[in-house]
Amino acid sequence: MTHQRQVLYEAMQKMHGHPSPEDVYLRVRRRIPSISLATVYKNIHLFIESGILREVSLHHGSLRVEMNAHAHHHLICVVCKSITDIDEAVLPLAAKPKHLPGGFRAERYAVDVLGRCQACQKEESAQKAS
Amino acid sequence: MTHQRQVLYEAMQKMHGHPSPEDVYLRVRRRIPSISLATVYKNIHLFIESGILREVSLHHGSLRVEMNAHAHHHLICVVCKSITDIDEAVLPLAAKPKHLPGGFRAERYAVDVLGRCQACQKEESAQKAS
DNA sequence: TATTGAACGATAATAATTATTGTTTGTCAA
DNA sequence: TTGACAAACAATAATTATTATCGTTCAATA
Ligand SMILES: [Mn+2]
Ligand SMILES: [Mn+2]
Ligand SMILES: [Zn+2]
Ligand SMILES: [Zn+2]
Repeated sequence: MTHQRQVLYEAMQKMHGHPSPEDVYLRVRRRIPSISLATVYKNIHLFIESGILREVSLHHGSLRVEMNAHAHHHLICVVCKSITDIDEAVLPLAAKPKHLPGGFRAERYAVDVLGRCQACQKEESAQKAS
Repeated sequence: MTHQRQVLYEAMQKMHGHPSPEDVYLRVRRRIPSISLATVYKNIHLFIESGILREVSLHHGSLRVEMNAHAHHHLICVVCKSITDIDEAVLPLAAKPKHLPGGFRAERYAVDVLGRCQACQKEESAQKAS
């Protein structure tokens, strides 16, 4: 736990919502003006990997187009980032209100199941054995 | 409907899963070797805006860190891309199975409600009136 | 047939992120 | 104490994904 890491953590604890690395950088520079953006990225990743923080959505690097027209949800592997379709009937929502708090009007409900695909589970148990 | 747009559309109809613009580019080059990647991007956006296709995830822009430790879901405005937290209790899932088809092991369930925030609804109704 | 505007291809520019490199700093053992 | 060592750092180059610019093509139409 270095000084930069400590100050980064404390600064982030005071932030709300869903800040970007740039947001965090701008804020922590008030405490450590010499800090590098690369250090911010490295430590955010470290916090995420260690489970202290989580990212809002697993972004797959590039835009992905949905080619499955049926109503479905997604199984997303947090290790290999693979995206698998799963029928909507398997994961029913208790309700799908059209009107939500704050005047938000719902048009579509998407469920992401985050976890580990079979291949990555096997990979990990094989590594643990060695 | 230009030739490139037509061929792009037909090529994409034959694709499955969640292709990236690069995937689409590589495939459509077999039909039109001179096509530009920029044309692929422009037409994919056109298809998405017109509602013919949809993108898998709206927030693939930059990494966002989740600072709300409570169990909650998200309201995502498709117009301004704002992300608002909503308590998990408001959107209960009928079940959260740990084991899913294909040997996938679920660790967390995230519900994204896609729609329009109040501000963007007002913006749009004001535009329609003018 | 001449005009013209949308779309195109090439490519420059931008934004987000990651990799590289040389330097600093704390830890530990001679 | 001092010197070796490794982790982390700042600076910055490089990479990746995407968008903007610009000169050109081409089909519809005046
Ligand atoms: Mn899908
Ligand atoms: Mn949130
Ligand atoms: Zn996996
Ligand atoms: Zn909005």
